[in-house]
Amino acid sequence: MTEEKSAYHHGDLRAALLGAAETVLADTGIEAFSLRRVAREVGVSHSAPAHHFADTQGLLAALATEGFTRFLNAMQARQRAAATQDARALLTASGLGYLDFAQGSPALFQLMFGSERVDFCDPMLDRASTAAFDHLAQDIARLRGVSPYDDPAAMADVMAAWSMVHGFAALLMAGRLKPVQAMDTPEREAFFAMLFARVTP
Amino acid sequence: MTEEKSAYHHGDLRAALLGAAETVLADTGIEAFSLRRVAREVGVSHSAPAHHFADTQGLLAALATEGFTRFLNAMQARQRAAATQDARALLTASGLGYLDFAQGSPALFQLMFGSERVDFCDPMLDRASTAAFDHLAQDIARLRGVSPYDDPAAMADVMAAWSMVHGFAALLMAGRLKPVQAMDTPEREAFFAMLFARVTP
DNA sequence: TGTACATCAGTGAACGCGCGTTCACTGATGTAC
DNA sequence: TGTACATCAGTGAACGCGCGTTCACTGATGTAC
Repeated sequence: MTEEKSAYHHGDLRAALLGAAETVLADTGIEAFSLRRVAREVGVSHSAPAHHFADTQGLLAALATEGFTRFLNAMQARQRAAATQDARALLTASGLGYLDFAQGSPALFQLMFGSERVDFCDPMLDRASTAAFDHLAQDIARLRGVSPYDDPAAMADVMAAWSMVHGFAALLMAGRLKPVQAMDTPEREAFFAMLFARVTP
Repeated sequence: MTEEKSAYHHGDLRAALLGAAETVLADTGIEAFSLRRVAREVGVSHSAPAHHFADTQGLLAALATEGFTRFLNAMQARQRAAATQDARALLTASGLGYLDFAQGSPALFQLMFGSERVDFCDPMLDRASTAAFDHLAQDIARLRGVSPYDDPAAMADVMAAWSMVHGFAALLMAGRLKPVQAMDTPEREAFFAMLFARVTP
């Protein structure tokens, strides 16, 4: 802990910018997102970010990359908490983790899945988002006893499960699933688990 | 057809602005969307739109409203084309219409479901989006023989179906369902119908 | 039928704003000797 | 251990741009008489 940093050199501006970017995203929406805004949030001159990110796209790609990592973590955390080896229960846990992330970081979720501003050609981002997809594929592999990459029916299961949880999360975030919004957390989770289970009979 | 309009008065600027707004949205994305840009597209001074829309939000709300109407039309058109009374086939047709719309008007779809810039408090917009939701609810009512507004299980069916088709459409549009994108149209539709049927057993 | 007047629809100049980008700079840090 | 120098990280002024908003205007249309 070298708290006593010089005032001039920030120390870890890159991380600070990423953190502030998330705050700005959450507070003002992606429409108002700008490099200058993020620099102001950190309390640094507006040209400082250039040393860490080429432009707004670069920052957003890095933020989305971090988002996918945390997204994957959210699914894994639920699975750990479930403390089970049951393939079905593990798949459900992933779905609940998916929702945890969407509800916990709605701005990031929107960025990762709904924004035209992020460049998915970025290799880091591609890797992170693929890893998240692979996690769901593994859940299905465990359930079906065959890898989705080898078996079209299992791949169909992956896409069905993904579509369901993603649609549920997206509509919930968009405020278009009013009956669900009225539920408390345990009820909502049970409700989702019921719907989610239908999809992989 | 009074083609010989005066050069000064446009004739139907409101409609022209809505049309141009869709073009701008499709061409440059919602990030670059501005009232000035739309006015330029129409070939009119940048202050002209003020006579028809209070601001960008107003234009976007009107555009999203039109979007929901066309969205509903797309579902109904598929049902008409199916030429059947079978409740299950009609539900599937709605799902395919949902996809038709998303694929045919991706920018509008994104605006309607993914943008923070549209104000869902607008009463016209609320009415149009509710009508689209009600359409799906009616499909389920036909299938279950009971209105989802009276029966929680039927309402669960509505939300399951909606989540599935929306997630599928959204992921497809975001380019994240690569195996599906590789399919030709009939194959893709059969694939979707198969997934969609799982959700309302 | 003609005229006067009100209203409506669109114009274009002006404003202030935040943005991204550039650039010469300066302060801090690391390294060679 | 000290000094000189290169490199890195952040500054702040300047630029041109497109934006939304305002405002006095003008051209076209509709209506009253």
